[in-house]
Amino acid sequence: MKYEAVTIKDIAKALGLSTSTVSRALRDSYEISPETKKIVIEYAQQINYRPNPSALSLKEKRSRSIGIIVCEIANSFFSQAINGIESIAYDKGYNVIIAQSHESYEREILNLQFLSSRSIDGLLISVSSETENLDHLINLHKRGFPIVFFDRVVEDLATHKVGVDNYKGAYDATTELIKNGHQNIAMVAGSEFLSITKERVAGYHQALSDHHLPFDANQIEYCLHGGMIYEEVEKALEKLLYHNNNKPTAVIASADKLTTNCLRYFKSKNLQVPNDIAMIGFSNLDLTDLLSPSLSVIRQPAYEIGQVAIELLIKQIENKRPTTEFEKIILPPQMIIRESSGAKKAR
Amino acid sequence: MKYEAVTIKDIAKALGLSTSTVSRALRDSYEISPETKKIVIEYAQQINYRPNPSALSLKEKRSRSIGIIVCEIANSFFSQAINGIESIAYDKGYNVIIAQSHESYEREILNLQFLSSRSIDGLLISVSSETENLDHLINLHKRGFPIVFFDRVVEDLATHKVGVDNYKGAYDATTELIKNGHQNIAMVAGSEFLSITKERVAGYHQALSDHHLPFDANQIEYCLHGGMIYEEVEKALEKLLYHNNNKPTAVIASADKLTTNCLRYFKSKNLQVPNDIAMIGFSNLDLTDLLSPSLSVIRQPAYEIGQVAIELLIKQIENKRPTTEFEKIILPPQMIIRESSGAKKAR
DNA sequence: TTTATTTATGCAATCGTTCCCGGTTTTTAG
DNA sequence: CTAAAAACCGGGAACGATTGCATAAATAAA
Repeated sequence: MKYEAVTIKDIAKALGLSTSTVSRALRDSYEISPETKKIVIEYAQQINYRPNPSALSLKEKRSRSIGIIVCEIANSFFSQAINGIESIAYDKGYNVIIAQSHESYEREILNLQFLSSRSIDGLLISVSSETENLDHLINLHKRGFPIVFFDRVVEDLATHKVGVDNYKGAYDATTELIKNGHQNIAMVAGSEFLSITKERVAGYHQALSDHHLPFDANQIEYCLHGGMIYEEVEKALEKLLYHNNNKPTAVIASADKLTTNCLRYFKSKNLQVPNDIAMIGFSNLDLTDLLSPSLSVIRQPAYEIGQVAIELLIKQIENKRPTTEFEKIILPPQMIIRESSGAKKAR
Repeated sequence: MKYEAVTIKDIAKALGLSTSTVSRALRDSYEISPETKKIVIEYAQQINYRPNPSALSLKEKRSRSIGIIVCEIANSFFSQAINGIESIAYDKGYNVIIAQSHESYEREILNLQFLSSRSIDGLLISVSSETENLDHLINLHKRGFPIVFFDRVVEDLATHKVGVDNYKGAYDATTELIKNGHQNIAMVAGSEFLSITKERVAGYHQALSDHHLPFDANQIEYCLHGGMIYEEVEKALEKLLYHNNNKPTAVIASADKLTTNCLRYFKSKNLQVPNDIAMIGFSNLDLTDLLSPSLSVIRQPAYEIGQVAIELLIKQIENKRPTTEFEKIILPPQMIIRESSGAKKAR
């Protein structure tokens, strides 16, 4: 059970030196003679010495670990983003501690407490879809704690933000459906609290308007849990398709889980895509090409978003002076047209 | 930038007490009077005191964090397993540090070094598909470091192991295909190094034999990277379908990524499932029902596997005496029959 | 030869927390 | 009324590593 690690003292004792000498030798200090260094370094290697990170953290007041809070790691977008984060973090000697909010505001706060009590050096967060009140984040931020938002950014906090051009994604999707002859396009949107939802709705709105189509608020249904719960999506689609004066012929699903649950609903109702109902969804799943019909999607550069976000965070953490200028980086989404959007010549 | 946390000293100074008294009051020691306790606890709450985990780790020689190494978190099985791990770990006050091997032996070793240098209290690992040599794990294990294997367990190490009945999963899948009239069933298997591959092959083998069908080694193709690389799967299927005396009419894919890449290949070759080729795959994707044809799968209880594994690990960590008796827990897989396996009456 | 300078090393404080060991005061027992 | 026992609290060492300061030895300059 006891797993005794070797310490700098052990080396010192074994070599008849003081701990300070050993420490300095290992850090390659100019104060130590080359011979001593060589002896120390070789011995340390031999017995596989690793500095105790807790001791270092205590001394340096930094833990070289950062926290990530996302709603679900079992979500393609987030698992890809985390991949991006990890790729950079590990290179720079940071480890990541991941927590999931499961789209719950309460759990987000719990996670935040847990992480901040674990002495992390910074936080990467994509807020839960229930998150409206930001006090928990504002508190940390005010005390100078480095926070970077990614994907689901919040506007009223001056920090680094990394996301995708949601407006353009929705605009492109809507335009594509219009080009394919659809006049009544509905949107199954995520939580109203999220800025990404607002932006996507705005892009959808603008595309309609640019093509002289009327905007009907009844054509939008918001899902507070972002599609996590099937029944929520079911209810939204029921309302759009069967309790609506002008029944849509196409649907835009504005998030990963919404997209799959829309498909699930259509399948259960025996609705043929794209003939009965066309659709484009925001999705980062890597098997949307295997669905039949294959799914037209708006894909986000998740991996890159993660990379950019962690780079900004580490930059801020390692900055000597407090950061005053914050960046907001918007990456372009990618539209992949396949069969579900009902283009004339389907591949 | 500087994020100054409040310490026990601050409380002591503010209240005119010694640090020992404050510490004891917070830990509810019998040596402290109820009044003093009340004052200290209330003040601590008020200024939101949290013990410094690095200091605690240093003192207690434990960090209350555990490491997880998996090949990919963007794999449904593993993200679900991690969910299960997290659910228990956070409850018990542990945090998890996740690392990905991306099916590379080299990266697995790197991750292990990284994690073990971060003073984790224990390790949960599902080895990479390239891992044949186990020295890196044996070394840790010999020094009494708690390790629990899940899913991809290795036999020659006496530790706790949690997995699924792979033999039964493959046996059931093969039997189902045989019952549907298939006589030539091929298997696209994962890495030969992995015990789970061996077990799945054995189950397949036994099912054939129990139904008096010949076993042909040419009907099995191994994929070292476990389906991570499409070309590998493509090559395997080419060989099975076009360079084979008896062309199979059905295929069993023995891992998540293999399953999706098989489908991708069939689609590219315009092969109809299940008419041209039937299939059952091991998969934990939650949208296999949406594929057309809907996919028959062997599903593993990933969440439960994660939960059981972390419970065993924490038990071992918190055990006063060295653990000598190790458990091997095998959970049952679930077979979900849908259209792709070509049952007579498809739903 | 003496003094100044460089070189190489050790001592001890520090980070935040716990806990052993004392020490005082109050209470209880005899 | 004294002795013993609680009850309550503080001092200080320890955990592992870093680092400013002191110090010793060796070298260089005068």
